[in-house]
Amino acid sequence: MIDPVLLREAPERFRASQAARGESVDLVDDALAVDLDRRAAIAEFERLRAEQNAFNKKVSSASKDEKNQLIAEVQQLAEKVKIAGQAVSDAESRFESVVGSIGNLIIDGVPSGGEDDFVTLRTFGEPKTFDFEPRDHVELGEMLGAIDIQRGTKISGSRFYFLTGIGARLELALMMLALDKALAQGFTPMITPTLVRPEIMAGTGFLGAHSDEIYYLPADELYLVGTSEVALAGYHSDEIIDLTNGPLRYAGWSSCYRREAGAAGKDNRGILRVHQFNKLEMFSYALPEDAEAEHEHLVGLQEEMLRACELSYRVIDIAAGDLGSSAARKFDIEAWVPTQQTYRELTSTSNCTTYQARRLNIRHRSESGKTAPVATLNGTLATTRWIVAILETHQQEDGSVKVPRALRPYLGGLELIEPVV
RNA sequence: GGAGACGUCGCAUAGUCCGGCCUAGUGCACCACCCUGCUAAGGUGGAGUUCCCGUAAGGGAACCGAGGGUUCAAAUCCCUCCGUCUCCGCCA
Repeated sequence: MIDPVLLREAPERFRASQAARGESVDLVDDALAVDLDRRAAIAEFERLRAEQNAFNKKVSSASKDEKNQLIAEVQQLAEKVKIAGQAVSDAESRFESVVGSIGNLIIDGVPSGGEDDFVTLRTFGEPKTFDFEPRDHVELGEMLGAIDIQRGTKISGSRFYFLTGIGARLELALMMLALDKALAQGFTPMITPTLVRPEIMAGTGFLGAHSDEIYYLPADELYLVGTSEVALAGYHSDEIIDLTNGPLRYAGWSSCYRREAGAAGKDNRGILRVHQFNKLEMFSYALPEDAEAEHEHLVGLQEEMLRACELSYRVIDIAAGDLGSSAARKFDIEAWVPTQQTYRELTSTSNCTTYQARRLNIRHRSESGKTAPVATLNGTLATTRWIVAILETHQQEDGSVKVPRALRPYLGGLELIEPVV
């Protein structure tokens, strides 16, 4: 939810933001109109209600004879109050639906446009080249006994897989490396629920345009999370938190579930795009004025992780039209995937400013003693998908894969993953 | 799965049977001031959240788990839902 007061004071900023996102600019004027309606309805209701309250005071202290007389008089007023109250809730739900559909105000500098209009901020390393024909991660995964896609689809259907043997260990090693990195930075480790209530899912902003991406269990009215961001954002919902000692930082580990509804036919091969995977996610609650610095901090930690895995990558500033409704700015880090001859997203970090917190009612107490919404930020620190880039990048001609140094301690010192057949 | 109890302004509680003196009382904690020679005790006052009007001072409305209903009037009566706890059964 955007800040309705700011909307009133500076609607042109929202028009510009909507335009950059390629979304409706007229929505801003609709929002201003429903806001006006809403406030008029509230004023009218409160005026009538105050009148009624005053009258009721008289009724309670009146004598019996007067009472009947007074009650007869006030009945009409009560009817008006009821109608006015209904008008208020109607106006409020219109307000919420219009204002709620306006995306977060983008941060200055975010490129306009859609998916292809990102700006590359920096690159690290050179795209890996080989003096032999490199194998893709599916082939390597089979040779190494690390990934079993056939049996994954046998038991669960397409986009499911087993990580087996060294593949399973590699994922755990990645998660542990990421967790240790987060721990060193003062993040609190969390293992989070993966099923959440509708209001939490809605509060994080995932039930908007992309709700068909999410698994839903109607029998229990619960949603399967696509990221532990959902649980971590909900963690402090309806709370007033203390940020005087700096941001609250959490590192959440969970399985993530995605329907990939709009991606039929895309990335069908391998484990690049799957229905279930594991992820270590960073989540920060920060003061709004600290949010941009925190965002840089998160992206910095992500870069450290990619470097630790000895991957080549680029950091991109996602264009406004490709941001989710909650994000005010988003940086993705894409690693070079040799057999695809392109960069593929391994991490994503979003600054949601106060948009998510306003929906989830997460506040802090400012110096003046007033409450105010906090800023929330999230970012990937490791996922199953990283295995794709690691296997492909560090493969050798015989199909063996060199283990990045930073991962070795988590694999009992293993330096080379060798084919099992 | 069965039975029962409960959900009140930070915490703890009163109020709910019998609707209006509840703009929700009290204790603790908190803040300011006063008193007192000392890390004690006492006194006075203040203090919640959200929203609306107003440049402001200020005024007004709503909030007793959530949402509906009855009524001139709901913390209080009725309905639905959510949550917590206890006991029993079953199963990891």
